[in-house]
Order: sequence, then C-alpha cells, then structure tokens
Amino acid sequence: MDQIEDKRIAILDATLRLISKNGFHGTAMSKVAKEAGVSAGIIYHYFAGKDDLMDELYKYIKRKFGLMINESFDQTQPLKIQIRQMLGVMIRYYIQRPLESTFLEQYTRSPYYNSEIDLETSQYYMPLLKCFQQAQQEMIIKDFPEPVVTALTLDVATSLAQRHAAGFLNLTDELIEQVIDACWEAIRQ
Amino acid sequence: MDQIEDKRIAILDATLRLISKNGFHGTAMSKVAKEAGVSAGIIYHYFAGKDDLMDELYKYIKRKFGLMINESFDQTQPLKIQIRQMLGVMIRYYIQRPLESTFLEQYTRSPYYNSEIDLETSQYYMPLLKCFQQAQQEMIIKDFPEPVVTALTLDVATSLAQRHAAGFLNLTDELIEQVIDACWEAIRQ
DNA sequence: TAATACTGAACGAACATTCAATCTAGTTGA
DNA sequence: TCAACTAGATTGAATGTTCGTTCAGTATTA
Repeated sequence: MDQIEDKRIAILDATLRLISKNGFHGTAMSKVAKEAGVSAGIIYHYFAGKDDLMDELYKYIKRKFGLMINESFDQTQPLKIQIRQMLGVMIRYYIQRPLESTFLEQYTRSPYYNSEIDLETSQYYMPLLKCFQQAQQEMIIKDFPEPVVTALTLDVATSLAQRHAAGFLNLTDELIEQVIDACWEAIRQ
Repeated sequence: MDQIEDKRIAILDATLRLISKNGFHGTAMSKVAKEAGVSAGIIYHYFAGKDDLMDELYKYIKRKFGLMINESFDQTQPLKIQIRQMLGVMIRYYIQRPLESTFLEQYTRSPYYNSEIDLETSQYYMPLLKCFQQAQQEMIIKDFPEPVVTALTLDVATSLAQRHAAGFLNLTDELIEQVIDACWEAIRQ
C-alpha cells in the first residue's frame, strides 16, 4: 500500500528535478521515467498524461507548502506578529527549497495554470487569508483587494527567494527581517 | 531595407502572440510561420534557431520597454516624484500590453533566461537604477541591495498587472495611486 | 548578373502515448 | 500447506505524430 504511493511520489519528485533544470519543454516523459527509475509506461498508470502529471505535481507541492504554513501558525499572537511570522516562514521555505519554488513560479506563469487547479489546495491557505481579512477589519492594514495584499507581501517573498537561489542576492537573516519590515510598512494602515 | 526589418518584426510579433497563448512548448516554428504569413524556412534566415528567436524576442520587448521608460523620465523633478512616476508608468504599460508582460514573465522564469541576455538591453535601464542609487545616497530610501528594491517596486508592478490581465483584479487609476503609495512606504527611509 | 530574399517539401530526431506480454502478491479452495 | 487463480503492477518495444531544421530550387531586387 505504501509502495504504490512511493512510486507515485518518486515520479513526482523526478519530474520536479527535471523541470527545475530543463523547464517544461525540456522534460520528456521518457526522461522522467529514467530519472525516477521506472519504465515509461507506468507513468500512465498513475497519471492520465503529461498535463495531468504537471497539474498533480503542482497540487502536491502546494499541499505540502500549505500544511507547513498551517503548522507554523500561532493564533495566540497578535495579528501583526502573525503576519510577520508568516512572511518569514515563507521566505525561508522558498529559500530552502529552490526546486519547489522554481517550479511553482514556472507553472503559475505557464498555460498549464488555471484557477480551477487551486480550488483543491486553497483550503490550506484559508488561515493565511483569514489573517489578512481580520487585520483589515480591525483597520491594522490597508483595505486593499486580496491580490494587492498578496503582491505586496507573498509575491515579494517568492521574488526575493528566486533571486537568492539564482545567486543575485544573499538573503541573510538580518536582511530577511528588514524585508519583512518593508512589506509591513507597505500594507499597514 | 525597411521591408526586411518588417518581416523580422512580423515574425517576432507572431511569436509573441502564440507564446502568450500557448507557452513556449506549444509554439511550433511552423505555427509561427503561418501566423506571420511567411514560409517556415525564412525564419532561419533571420534567426539562428528557435532559441535565438526567443532570445531576440525578449531583447526586442525589453528594448521597446526601456526606450519608453527613458522617454517618460523627467529628471527635473525631485527623486521621490521621479520614482513614483516611473512606477505608475510601469504599471500602466504592463496593463496596456498583456501579451508583452505575459511573455516577459514566462521568459525570465524559463531555462531560456540567462543573465548575459540582459547585458545588451541593460543600458536602457541605467537611468532607472541611477535614480534608485541616488535616492539611496541621499538617504531618501533604504539602503537595500538592488534586487530587494526591485522586488519591492518593479516586481510588485508586474505581479499586479499580471493579475489585472488575468481578471483577478481591477486596477483603477485610484488603486494604482494607492499601490504606488504602498511601494513608496516600503522603500522610503 | 550577382546577391539576397523566399519557398515548401523533405528528413530525421524526439516525443507522448499505447499495448501485448510478463511479473508480483494476495486470495481461494482442496 | 500449496497449487491454481486473479487482479493489479510493471515492462519496454512499437506507433504515429509533431517538431526543428535543412536545402535545392525559385523569385526579387539593384
């Protein structure tokens, strides 16, 4: 029972490794099979096709990420602290997982991406959105539409982690704190 | 002489249209030829191959964008006004040109992208970087590394324009001004 | 008449996908 | 206990298609 899940995950992991190295168009199914140590045919036992494999990989990573964010949520803290903590967690997570973050960036900008895909995984991100909503109700942060808040905080985090992974920037703990300060200044009331 | 430039540009424009619809991997050379109204072979007269075509398209768009930014630069204004103006110009430009911005986003996240590509076009962005540098020297904005300043301002602009184009958000003139305010709060000293 | 622009059929490589055959592990029945 | 059976897992060669690229030949321009 565990073994069949293992093989599915081995295929997903192999896909992740190849895509962040070669992109979608450089990732052939035969190469995924080789990288995962399985035969080419078996991929179609676990996935409907290449598109489905990509979609499932996205969901798999998004789910892992969402669970991790939920874990590190401390709802006893004041909202300001919660938001700042969450930003720190995100930046550090992206830095520690360049393969994952590279893939997410590529996927969300590709024609594979559609908003329906996020429906299943969006539940994991509820606490995060609720956090922003409550902060808006309490007039702690500005009353921007949700995508604007995201752009000013979460997207900054992914953008910086990307540059860090590419070697354009060295994100030290001190600099991360300063970036969190800056994001907070952007959204605070 | 003009005619050969016209055909080159027709090919670039056709490539742009197809990529923002189908992505890199869904954009075949034969389809580019059809879309541009030329034969398949002639593309290889103007470009060394598919990779070169993509690189040249990136440079072409970056150059157009850079020239436009330079035009709208008013160096008689105080630095704060200059930076805010520039952000407004960027956001509006991206919104008005969804094909271009979608392509830039996709390309810079793809394995095609390498930092050497930007060398040729980076000259057009000098005034912009100089503007930030001077503001840092005059202690008007925080002394962040250049990629951090970019993430907190230009990347926010592209990220929002993307969401606007995708229909997740309606960027009114009023909201754009508020976003510029927020970006400014993030970087100001 | 020479150089350059252009065509489109042709080619080989790469690719996603299929499938008949084989293997594996779990279940049944005597 | 074990042979027979079965269903799912797995293989990898084969298939048909698509794609990037080439090139011999034709048109255009100066």
